[in-house]
Amino acid sequence: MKVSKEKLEGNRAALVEAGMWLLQERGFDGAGVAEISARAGLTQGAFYSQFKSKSELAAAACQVSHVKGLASWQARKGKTASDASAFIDQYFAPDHIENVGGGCPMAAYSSEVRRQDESIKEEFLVGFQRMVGLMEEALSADMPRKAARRRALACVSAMSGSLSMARAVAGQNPELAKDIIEAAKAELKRFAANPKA
Amino acid sequence: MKVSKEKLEGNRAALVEAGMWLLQERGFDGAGVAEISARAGLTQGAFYSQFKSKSELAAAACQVSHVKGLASWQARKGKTASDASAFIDQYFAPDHIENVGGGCPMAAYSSEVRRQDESIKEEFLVGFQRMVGLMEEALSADMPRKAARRRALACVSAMSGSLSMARAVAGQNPELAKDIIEAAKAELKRFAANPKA
DNA sequence: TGTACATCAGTGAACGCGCGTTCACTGATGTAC
DNA sequence: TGTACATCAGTGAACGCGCGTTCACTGATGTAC
Repeated sequence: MKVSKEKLEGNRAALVEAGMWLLQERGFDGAGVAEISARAGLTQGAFYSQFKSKSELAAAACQVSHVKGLASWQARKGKTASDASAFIDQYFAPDHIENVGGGCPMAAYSSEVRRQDESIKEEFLVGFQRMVGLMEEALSADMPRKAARRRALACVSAMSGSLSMARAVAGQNPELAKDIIEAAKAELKRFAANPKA
Repeated sequence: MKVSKEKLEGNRAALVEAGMWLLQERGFDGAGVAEISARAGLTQGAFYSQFKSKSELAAAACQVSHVKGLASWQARKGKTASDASAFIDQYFAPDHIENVGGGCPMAAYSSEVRRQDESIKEEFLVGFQRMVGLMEEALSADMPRKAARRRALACVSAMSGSLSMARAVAGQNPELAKDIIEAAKAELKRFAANPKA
């Protein structure tokens, strides 16, 4: 049956939220339309009255995930000094290894996004560039623009990659996963803070 | 029909080789048993007389991929000085962005291996640890053992992560992909060579 | 304000498709005599 | 060495299953009068 406009938007948001969580947790192929819809309290039919396809939802979910992740950093930036070290600390928050569904989409999708629809890759790219931009901004206090950009590209890739790798080995060797995160955090902070390096 | 023992082993190797390439290129879910078998010049039935399941092949393929990748470095090590900088250069070879099927399994599987069978995760882990070991060895000339291990963990994760990220954006923005690789290569080499950093 | 009705978000069953896996069968291999 | 036959790698069709997507239908919404 038809529902009110507010309910409609609420349902859409619930689908995007459920999709974000399940797709990041189980992968693009691992989470189905039925499961995503059920998690949002709806049926598959409702899903397709909101989105043309699963890919369309995935693109929306990828965007929302990026926005959510960066919003928490932007909020902090207003209050205190926004240095690269704080950015790195926030990224390597203690629960970020386990919290795949609610965490960084770059780390969740790193090896799979290549094979997805254009719209999904586009959202992924935009999110990556925003994050690089923020890191570049944080680094530009200590070095020239060009050096800051290069270092930002390397740092953001390294952050996402370290998190992916930690998660990849966490099932077999949780201690190693922690070591990876600690190593990446310490080494990246040291490197980011050192303009001469 | 029954085939000779040499043919049997050749067929098995062909299946592993085809599986390695297709699974890395298309993902664990994206490459099917039929396609892998066909690439090896066989049928699905032959596949299952060689492997108990698709996962068993995937584990074998992951192992072979790691061994192949590290063998080329081990070969070089015998001849010239094996420093971290050369290791990084070799990893970021010009064709490594495009050559997903024949490239590093860590970068190919980074975000998907979490969800695979134990045997696959085990092979992935062993390969990662071998690569960290080689990097640690290369770095240990310039710094204490503990520092070398920490830096090796961070560097190997960063290398794999940068390659993943470059591939992730290559479809939308090939120039950015190159920038990521160049940034990672330059920054990691600088960092690896600097014990004071 | 009250009423009649067109709209359309949501339901839930059904569809086709491709997947991993199974299985009855084939025929070259390689062993036992 | 030659022959009879048990073995078993490989064939290719079939199986069940879960997926993304479609569709006829429902009934609350919100508009037109």
